[in-house]
Amino acid sequence: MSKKSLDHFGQLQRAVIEVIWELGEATVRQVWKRLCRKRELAYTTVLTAMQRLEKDGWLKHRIDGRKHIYLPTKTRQQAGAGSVRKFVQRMFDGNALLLFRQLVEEGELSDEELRELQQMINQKRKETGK
Amino acid sequence: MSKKSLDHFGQLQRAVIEVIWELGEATVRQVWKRLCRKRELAYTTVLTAMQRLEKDGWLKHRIDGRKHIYLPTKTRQQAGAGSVRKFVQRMFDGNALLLFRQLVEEGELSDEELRELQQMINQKRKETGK
DNA sequence: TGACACCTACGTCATGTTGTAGTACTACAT
DNA sequence: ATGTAGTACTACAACATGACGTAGGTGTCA
Repeated sequence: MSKKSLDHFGQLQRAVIEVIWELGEATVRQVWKRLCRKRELAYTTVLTAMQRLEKDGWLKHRIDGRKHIYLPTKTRQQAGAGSVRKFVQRMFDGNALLLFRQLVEEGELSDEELRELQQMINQKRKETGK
Repeated sequence: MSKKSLDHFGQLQRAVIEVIWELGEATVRQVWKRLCRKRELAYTTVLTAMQRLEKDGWLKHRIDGRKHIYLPTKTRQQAGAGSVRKFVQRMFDGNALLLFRQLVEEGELSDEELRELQQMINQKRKETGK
């Protein structure tokens, strides 16, 4: 199915799917109007983007009267998770720990964040540990 | 500067830079021979790939006689770090903590790994904390 | 009944990236 | 002088993406 992960999309397609996640479901016109707030854009441009997203398995649509109503096939969570997984695969050979090491050691995190992270882990270990 | 991050390269270019990291520095022929172990490939194909990598700022070369000896401009570490940073930017709006949450919560890590991670963090906090 | 608005389908064009490689030219060693 | 090794330049196909135009269908309202 979808080979590409989220972070490989172009600007437009990315923007489109973000809008759809935001709205839950949407017609082309809705998405188009939303995107037009930022910049002018032909209706058909958005249509094309959405049709391509559908072809790639990111959207599906149901028909309601004349309207095509598009829905995401994955939640943002799922898409995010998938992207992370693929990223870890590509960059760290699937070993997530290496990614953590990168982040922790490369000083990307403040002390505050480290503390939060630790809490997060404790939480998780408590959940799964028993 | 290099806009693209490591995980956006195609197979060939990726393979090329991996070889160069492995060898430290290399001529086109060296890389070519290395890659030919896996599959047949024209010399010029590899040459082109390397020239493009240079154009994009990933490699530079010095000249030794007739030979062009290519070196990476970044260590693998640096490139990795850059990619992670860009990934976090694109996917989590720059907030690395969200990426952690994704990984921790999405159950990508075993108990064992969680423990290791915790140790890693403690280490880091000790270092920077005082 | 028209004009109009709205809807999708299809085709097109330009641009950029990647993989792939041929051809041409240069230089060295035997 | 011939083969080997080198690079430079060019080309091309495939694909992704952004961006639209046009065509054709349908429903609404004056």
